[in-house]
Amino acid sequence: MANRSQKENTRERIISSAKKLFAEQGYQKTTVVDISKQAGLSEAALYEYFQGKEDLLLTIPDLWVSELLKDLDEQLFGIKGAFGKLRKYLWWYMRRVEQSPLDAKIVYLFLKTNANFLNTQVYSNVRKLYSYLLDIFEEGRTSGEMRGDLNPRFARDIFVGTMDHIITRWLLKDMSYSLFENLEDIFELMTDAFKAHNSEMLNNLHNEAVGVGSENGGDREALA
Amino acid sequence: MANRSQKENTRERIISSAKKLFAEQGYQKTTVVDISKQAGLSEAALYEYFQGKEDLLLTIPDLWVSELLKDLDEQLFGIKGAFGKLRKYLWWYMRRVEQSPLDAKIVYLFLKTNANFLNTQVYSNVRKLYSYLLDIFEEGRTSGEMRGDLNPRFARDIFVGTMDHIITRWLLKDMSYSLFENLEDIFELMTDAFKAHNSEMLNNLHNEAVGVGSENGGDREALA
DNA sequence: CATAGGACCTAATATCATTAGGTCTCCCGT
DNA sequence: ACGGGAGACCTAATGATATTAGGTCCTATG
Repeated sequence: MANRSQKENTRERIISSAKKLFAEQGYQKTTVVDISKQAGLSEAALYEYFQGKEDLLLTIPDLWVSELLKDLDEQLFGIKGAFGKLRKYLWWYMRRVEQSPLDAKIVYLFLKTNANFLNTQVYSNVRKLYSYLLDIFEEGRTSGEMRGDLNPRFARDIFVGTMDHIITRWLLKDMSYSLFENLEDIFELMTDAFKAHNSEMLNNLHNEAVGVGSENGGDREALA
Repeated sequence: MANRSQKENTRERIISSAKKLFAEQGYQKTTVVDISKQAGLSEAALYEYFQGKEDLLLTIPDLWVSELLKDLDEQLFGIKGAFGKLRKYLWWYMRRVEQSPLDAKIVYLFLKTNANFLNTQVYSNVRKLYSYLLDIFEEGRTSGEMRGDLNPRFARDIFVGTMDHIITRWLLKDMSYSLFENLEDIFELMTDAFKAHNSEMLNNLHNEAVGVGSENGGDREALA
């Protein structure tokens, strides 16, 4: 009993030490000695808990992403409309990243470089995390909120790409500002592409209206 | 003379060996012995050319990105319209990536994890590469091709994010398909968000039109 | 033809990751 | 109460690999 929780405790001490050091100095520059010192034990003891440094690198994000995945269902539960869900998804994820910047840093900066990444549990969980988005876009398309010709995969690529880009920059800049700065505006801009109205609706209105919009003085031919 | 070019030659042999091995096995798993063997010399000789393994990691993408930067001006020269330039930018970049997958792999997968990345020449060149986009969006906005309220930075985030996401997936999947698959559709979808017409134009038309579009059966309230 | 410099080599050295082979403590059955 | 055994931890190898020291050899030049 006491043993069990003692052992659990040590394990967690190792994890949080490793997390801190990996995020601070990078995976390569962090030595196993560093980690064990920080956790208050010897190198050898660490090997009782983990197979090695790489195992540690893979375990940390695994825990985090599993937890995210568990939370996601609940977070989206009861939210109405595809755009509502999409917005909640983004805000939720950004907040989780802000709350666990060390985990996020490891996932975004160190994990992808690992040759085994594609075979890890983490990867498969990240895919699940993203596949929720496909459902949301599908829902939006069939409900008519989003364009009828929307391809959920392409929409997901844009959404995830933008999100990851914002997060990666934030991590590289040492988390020196809030992830939510401008998020509203970027969300609005991006989701505009998904909305049902543009050409379809314009076609339904009179075509002659095209070109008279106050902001549209430019040469449209260039688009062709 | 012969010396000079001999030396140049050796340097390039080292670079291309390192590139190949880094991309194949990853940075960590590649040893200096591997690289020098592949290049046909001893480890020690390699240190005549590079300060070490990390220097090599940073040199390789530096060369590539500098070259890209030099090329970009020329590629965009003479292209009319912001959307025209945007499209050319994307197609050009994707092709360069497809042509130099090893360089791309190193930039996208291994570079960001390096603690010094932010202080490297590569980083500053990548920024320059991306800052072209700001100009393009600015041009689009003022010319009226793009929405009047378009924030060039946000548009860039979406554009770069999407592009990088597509490339990263392609690299992780071992470049097993063409980067140009679906590129047209994704480009169309994404740039739709930037186009000048939506709300501005709809507002100019009659507001009562909203909701009667054939594809809009869904509940719009959820958007609020 | 002697020699200086450059390109390269072999053989250290230093820094880790990982493992071998203990010690110490606490708990359990007798 | 006590012997032993299991678990948690330790010190001290071992092995791999980045980096450096200190040459050798070849070539070009006076």
